[in-house]
Parts: sequence; C-alpha cells; structure tokens
Amino acid sequence: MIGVSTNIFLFLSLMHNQSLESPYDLIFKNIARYIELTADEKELYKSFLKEGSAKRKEFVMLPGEITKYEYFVTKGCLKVYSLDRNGVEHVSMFAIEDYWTGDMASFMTQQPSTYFIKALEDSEFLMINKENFEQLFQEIPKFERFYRNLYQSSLVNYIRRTNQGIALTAEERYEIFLSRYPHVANRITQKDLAAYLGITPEFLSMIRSRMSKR
Amino acid sequence: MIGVSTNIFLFLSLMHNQSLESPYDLIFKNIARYIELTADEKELYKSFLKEGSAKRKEFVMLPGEITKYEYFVTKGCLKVYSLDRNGVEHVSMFAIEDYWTGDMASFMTQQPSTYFIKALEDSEFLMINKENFEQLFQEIPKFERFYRNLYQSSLVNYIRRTNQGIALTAEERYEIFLSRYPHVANRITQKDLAAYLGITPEFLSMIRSRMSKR
DNA sequence: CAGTTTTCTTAAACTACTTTATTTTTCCGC
DNA sequence: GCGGAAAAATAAAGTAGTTTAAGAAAACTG
Repeated sequence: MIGVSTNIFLFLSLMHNQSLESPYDLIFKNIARYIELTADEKELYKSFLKEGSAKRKEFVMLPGEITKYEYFVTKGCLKVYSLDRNGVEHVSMFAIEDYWTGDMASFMTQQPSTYFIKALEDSEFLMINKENFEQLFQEIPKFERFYRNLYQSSLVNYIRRTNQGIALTAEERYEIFLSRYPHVANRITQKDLAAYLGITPEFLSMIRSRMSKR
Repeated sequence: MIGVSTNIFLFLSLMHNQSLESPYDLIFKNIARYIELTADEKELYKSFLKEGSAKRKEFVMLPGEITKYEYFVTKGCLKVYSLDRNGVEHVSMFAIEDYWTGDMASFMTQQPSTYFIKALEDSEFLMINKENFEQLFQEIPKFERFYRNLYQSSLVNYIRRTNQGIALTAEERYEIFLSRYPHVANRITQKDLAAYLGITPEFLSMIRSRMSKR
C-alpha cells in the first residue's frame, strides 16, 4: 500500500460528513503534512489539477496506455492491478480517500503501462498530468520536498511489503493486513484481497475458516 | 535492488582503474544524474560526508541499533539482510559501487533497525548522518530534487520487485536477476542469491541444474 | 599447499498453496 | 423485494518449494 494515509480519523470523519469537505481541502491537508503553501500557491496548484470520477466497475486506466496522470483519491476506492501471463490478477494497491496512486513507472518513463486501474466504488479523484507535474517543481520548488517525503514514506512501506512477501506465510500476511488496514479490509471483497496477498480466493477462505476455529 | 546504479560502464572502468577515481568523484557523478552542484556546494556536501570501510565479513550495522547513516558504496559489496523468526536469512539488497543503501525506515524514524549490513568483500563507502542529511536540505535545497528523483527510481524498482515476488516463479525471478544484474550475480554466492530470491540454496541449485539440462 | 570450513549438489519425504469442481451465500441492479 | 450474477465456502487431488541428510567441490586460513 503505497499512498500513506495522513490520518485515519480524518478519513473516518469524512465518511460521516462528506459534504463539508471539498476535494481540495483534502488534498491540501495531505500536502500540509510536509510543506506549507501560501494562498497564492494553493491557487496555482489547484490550477494544475483536474477533477475526475469513475462509477463502480469503471476503468480509470488500461494497460497499453501511456500513463497521463497521477491520481489523488478524494472519494471511493480504486484497485490498481495487473494480469500475469496466465491471466491471474495481482493487486498492487487499493487507493481510498487521501491516497495517491497511479502507475509511477509508466508516468515517469512515459512507457506504456501494464496496469489496470478500476473503481471498486463510485469514486472521485484529482489528477495531475506529466507536464504540470514537471511545471510544479519549477513554479513551487517546495514540492520537491513534498514528493521527496511522500516517496520516502512509500519506499518504507514497499520495502516492508517486499520483505513480508518473502518472509511470511499467507496467513501472517493476512493478519498483518487486517490489523494495518482494517478500514480498507472491510471495503473490499475477499477475492480482491486474495489477489493483493498473492494467493487464491479459495486458499484465503481456508485460512479464514482455520483462523475462526481457533 | 534499491540503489539504481548510474551506469554499468562507469563501474566497469572503475574496476580496472580504481586508483584514478576518488570516492568523491564517484558520488558527484552519481548526484550529477539529477542536479548540478557548484564547486562551493561540492565542498560543503563533502564536509557533510564521512568515509567508512569494512573488511570482508565485517558488519557495518547490526539490528537493534538506531540507524545513524545512509551509505554510498565506493568499493566492494555490502549485503543488507534480516533474519525471520525461524532464523532464516532474507536479503533485502546487495549494494556494490555506485549504490546507495542503509535501513531507510530506521534512518527516517530513528527506531531500532531490524537489519544486518555485512561486507561481502573489503569495502569502502561514504556515509551521511541524520543531522547532516536534514541540514543538507536547508543548505542546498537542490538536494530535495536529487532525493525526490532517487526515491522515485527506487520506488519503481521496488514496485517491480514486489510484483515479481508475487507473480513469478523462483526460476523466472532467478533468470530476471541474472539478466538485470549480471555484474552483481557473479560477485555473490548462490546461498546469498537464494536468500535474495526468497528460496533455499538447495532449491536454487535444483533450478540451476534443471536450467543447464535445457 | 594442507586442513578446515563453507558452499554446492543431489535426492527423498514433506508442506504450503493451487486447481478444479460443486454447493451455499451474498449482493446489487431492476 | 426479486432474480440473476458474483463471491465465498468446502473438499480432493496436484505442484512449487522446503526440509533433512549426506557426499563432493570450492575456497579461505595458517
């Protein structure tokens, strides 16, 4: 899980009172974790963003496309995944409110993506394209610092997940996911969670019944 | 493999003619991938670094310690690894010349590390401590950009490795490692490579004999 | 270069996870 | 609230990778 949510409680309060927060309030709070923006800078940044949305089951991105945007989810839940050569689905991350997502490799290198991004719920997000992303660093150099910190946190999470994938059993990984991302776990299906954990839904089901018998 | 080597050929030329390059030339070339430093800035940066070395089989870092430094390898090869609760070794990365390494999570959060760093060959490196790391961004803000880019590349590599770990068989991961990091592969033992791939040395040996029979 | 330690190989028994198939339960679009 | 589709549970047979053990090859150390 790359995106590094600012704060679970912020997200929970949003759940109960979504209309009070605009999508921009959420993204500014996210950015304020690492840098402070002046009112002018906020306006400029806002002008670099585009609003997007997708209904449940709609695709936000398809493999083969050159990734145009990085996404910041303001409502709903996106699933980022790919298919291996046997057609088996592998989920790279779930992005809920306050998470950044996209295909970073494709966005950075402008090579075709190998990922699908699909909305699991009716979703809304803010998007920044490659030109604006580059421009951002020219206009507001502080953003170098923001992204340096964002990527730093993401890396720590990825390193952890890589090592877990190698060192732990599926059951252990499942338990860790439940305790670390409970608010994600109860929004997604077991099938999708299995695809994130790297196991079959049948085996996840077995794990669950084994665990409940203890 | 996190560190993102600038250039294999640079490294190869170093192998043949090490005395001509100082460790600082190497790190400045590494940094020049993303930002340009003035002579003054180079001097200042140099003053933030410390030189270190370790003989073959010596430990550079032990678990339990709070990580003091990030390391840039200028000679030799370091192995970053941890032990799981069964005492099985899991290699997180090999760092050769021109690679950055360390325990980023521990360095950033100043929590005790869970990693060993051990020299596989007589090695030399440059180190930056946490205070100087923070200071660096105050004194030379350009470094935000450098690290933003460095972390970006590392993330792309990590995302790739995570997905490979889940989607591919051990044999496929072995072949990919060989073609992607041939210069690392022939400097390390099969035992260490197996611990990187997440399999037993016995199984790697089996894979190799299976492959050679084709 | 001899002795010792470590690494590598091979092979048989074992385990975590997959595959395939069937049944039951949940969900969501009308 | 109903009908159809998707998800979840259960179970049996199969496979990728582990474990244990023992011998052969390589590689440090004195």
